[in-house]
Amino acid sequence: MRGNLFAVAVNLVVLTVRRHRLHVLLIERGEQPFLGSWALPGGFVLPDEDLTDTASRRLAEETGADTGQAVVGYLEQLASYAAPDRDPRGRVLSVGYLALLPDLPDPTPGGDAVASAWRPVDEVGELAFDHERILAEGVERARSKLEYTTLAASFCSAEFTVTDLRRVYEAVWRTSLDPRNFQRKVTSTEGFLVPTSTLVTGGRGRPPRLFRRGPATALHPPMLR
Amino acid sequence: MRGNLFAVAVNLVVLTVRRHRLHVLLIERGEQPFLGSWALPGGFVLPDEDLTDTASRRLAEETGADTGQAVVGYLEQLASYAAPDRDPRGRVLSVGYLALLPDLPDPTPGGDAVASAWRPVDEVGELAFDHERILAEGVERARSKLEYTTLAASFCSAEFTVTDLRRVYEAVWRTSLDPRNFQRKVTSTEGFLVPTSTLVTGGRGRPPRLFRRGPATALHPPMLR
DNA sequence: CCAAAAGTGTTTTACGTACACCCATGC
DNA sequence: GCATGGGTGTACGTAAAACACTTTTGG
Repeated sequence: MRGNLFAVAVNLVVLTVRRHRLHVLLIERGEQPFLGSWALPGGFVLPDEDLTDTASRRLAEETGADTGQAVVGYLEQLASYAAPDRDPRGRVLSVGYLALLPDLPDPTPGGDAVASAWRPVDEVGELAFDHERILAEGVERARSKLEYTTLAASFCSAEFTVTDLRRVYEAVWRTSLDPRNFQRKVTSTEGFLVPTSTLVTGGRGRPPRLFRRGPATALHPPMLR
Repeated sequence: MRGNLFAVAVNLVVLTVRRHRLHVLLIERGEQPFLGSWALPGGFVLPDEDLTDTASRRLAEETGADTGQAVVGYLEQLASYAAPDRDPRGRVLSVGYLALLPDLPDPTPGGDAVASAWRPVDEVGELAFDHERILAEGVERARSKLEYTTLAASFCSAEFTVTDLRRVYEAVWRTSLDPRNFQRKVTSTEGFLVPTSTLVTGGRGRPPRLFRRGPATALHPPMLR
């Protein structure tokens, strides 16, 4: 078998919406190379793991979230990066993964990290390796997938209001959407939202209804930014 | 550095439209494993290559096409596959690539292949490794990208008629489109098609005009199947 | 002339946009 | 009552779908 050998790692673009802004989970590296730099969480693929196994394991280690048969949350592969000089230790291929999660408590670092934190995606500075590029592609993928899938609900907890969902779109797209047209659009899309009988009291104004995710995954016609 | 080591290969889903049908380039393997089976063309990533380098090199070896600064044709990464048992020789990660080319002459096999051929995608039987899955994802990616990009033109030679372009859509989507609405749609999308002054004579009926690709890459609003 | 294929115009219908309006709660 | 946010109704414009029609060639 020809060809030289690579170490294979997975790196995660873990996104959530906190306080109406899109945030990404970053870790502070506790090892060389890039000791002390911020980076995407990730890790090497173990001998009997498939790529998705590594990604879910590392995601669970960093956040406690279990996306195995996820009721909330979402995990998908992005792309692979293998420039010859991307890691000073030698040839490392990294497979990017995109994870969408509801707003969780502050993380407790796992793996080789000394610290980890949710950071607004538009305030992320320099990252280790080629992680800025992976992050950019992850954010772009999330933005476009909101248009034609029901993935925005992956950013919400199991029950949520239409306004919660609209805030997700507004945070990810950095736009504002007409609340009235948005309401009609999402409630009239078959299988997107399943109404519950619960109303949320305690806030100002008319109490909103809680919804759960429906079975639909695609959005025809798409939501427009 | 922890983690075990992988061989890294690239496999290509090379698509073209021949005789109004979508075809894929397959090779007949001349080595173990899967000796004699049909497979996607591909090869291992060499020591100083990035993934795209390997993909373009192997594509050129199999077809003669140069997608480096492609006037015609297109090349993009699909996804990576690394199930522990996907290759009996050991751990091999394969990065799938999608290539779209205009109709070319029959290929001359390169690499480890003993034969290669264009096969209609809906007549492809069993393939080596997990290549059926890679092919399916490549075809699906091509189908959806035709909706919201101008990539259909990558299946055409440098100059082509509106009908040539419509035949591409019809072959990839296996639908029929209204020629009149299609005409208006593509000619009115800014930057999709640049008219030339040449008319194609010799056929039956009114001679069609030749067009070149314009600078547009996205299609707003999208083409609908 | 007729057939065939390219290309234009017109009508209908669906849906996005904008915005007026009503509903149900806290204070 | 009044402010606030949830939710509904309605008019308008843009564009897709369907299809009649004109244009330009070959036989």
